[in-house]
Amino acid sequence: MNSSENLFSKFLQSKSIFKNREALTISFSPENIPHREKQINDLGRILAPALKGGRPSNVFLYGRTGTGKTLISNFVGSELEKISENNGQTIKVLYVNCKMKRTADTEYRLMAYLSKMLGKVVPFTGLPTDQIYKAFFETLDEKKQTVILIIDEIDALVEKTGDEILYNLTRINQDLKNSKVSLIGITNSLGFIESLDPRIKSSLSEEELIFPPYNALQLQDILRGRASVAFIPGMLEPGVIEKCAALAAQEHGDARRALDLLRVAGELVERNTEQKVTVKHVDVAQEKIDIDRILETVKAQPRQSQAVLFSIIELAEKNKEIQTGEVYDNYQEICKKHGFKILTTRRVSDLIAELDLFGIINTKIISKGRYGRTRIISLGLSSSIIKKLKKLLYEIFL
DNA sequence: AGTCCACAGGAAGGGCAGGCGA
DNA sequence: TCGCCTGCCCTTCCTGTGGACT
Repeated sequence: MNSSENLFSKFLQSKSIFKNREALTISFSPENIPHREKQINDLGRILAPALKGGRPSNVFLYGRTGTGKTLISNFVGSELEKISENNGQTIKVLYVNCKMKRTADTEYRLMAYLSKMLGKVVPFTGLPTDQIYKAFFETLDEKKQTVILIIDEIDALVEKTGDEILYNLTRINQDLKNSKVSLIGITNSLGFIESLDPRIKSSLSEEELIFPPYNALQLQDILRGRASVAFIPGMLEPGVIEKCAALAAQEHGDARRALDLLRVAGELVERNTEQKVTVKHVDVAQEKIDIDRILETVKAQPRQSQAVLFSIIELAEKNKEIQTGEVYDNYQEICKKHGFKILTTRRVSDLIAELDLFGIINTKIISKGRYGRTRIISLGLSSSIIKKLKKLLYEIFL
């Protein structure tokens, strides 16, 4: 037996514990969606007028991450499309997530993306904004149809580009002769709708649906349903599903988190060529998910942001509470050492705020009276994550 | 009561890259 | 190739501020 066979033989001999790993990812569409019957029925009732050629009301969906908003709007949307085919109506459902980087995170990109989904190719950049609107409107109005536009993470879009785009979209029907458009806005920010211009608010939220967090028992049901598709029977030890559900329930009842935990736990078992998923694997999975998320975020940062974080980590080794000024001084040293351009304090201040937003650092603005106002910065991560983070940054900067 | 520190963070705009159409 | 448009990163300039110190 040669070495490469040796390398993989253990893996090949071991049987996979998964039947269909996909069932534990968010892109999977399960056959039934437990504990969301009310939301499905409500949304169906709201969108039903489209089947008789009417324009459904605009709807707003609220709820925290992993409460099924996206899943259900896509589910109801595709059911509607299916039925409309038999019914002689043309209904088109367009889904767009505004957090998709470089796809729909600006006004221009959103319109370009939507046009593309309707079959009209427009350049990614270069056209004036009013032309891209025109292109979208014209494509939309080419034939008689009802278009349901699902805008996911709508708060991210407004935060970045302002609410003018929503104003334009809510008035879109005034300019259309043939087609009708209704909007489904999805957000996990409960205060979002209140922050909108009243005119937009009233037309955007003609109807509202609330998605409460799942409790631990409901999460168990969801996990059992998915696990029966995902795993070969008998691969989960008792208590595994309960543990995943309990951990996810602590994090505001996030079904996505619960599924991730179960999937990663399964992957750990498979990688170690062990037999069964145990409660212990869930604990390891929990930590692994956190570490991976942080490391991926840091890796994806531009060099300047990494330099700022490196500065913070170096200082955090010496003292617990760090101020913006200290971070900047140390950052300058790092830049000199590596030949980077030194950014202004203003810019670095924004980079620090960004790192805070990502959850990599914790900041708090305090006043030290005579000695000024500043951010107090600390690393709010577990020691094992900090260790890996240090390793990653030392590889880059030493 | 007033001062003043060390920043926070808003507004405006410069410069560049990517990508058009002419 | 040129002029034009947009997004992005960044600078410049500026106003705002909580509370220790005088």
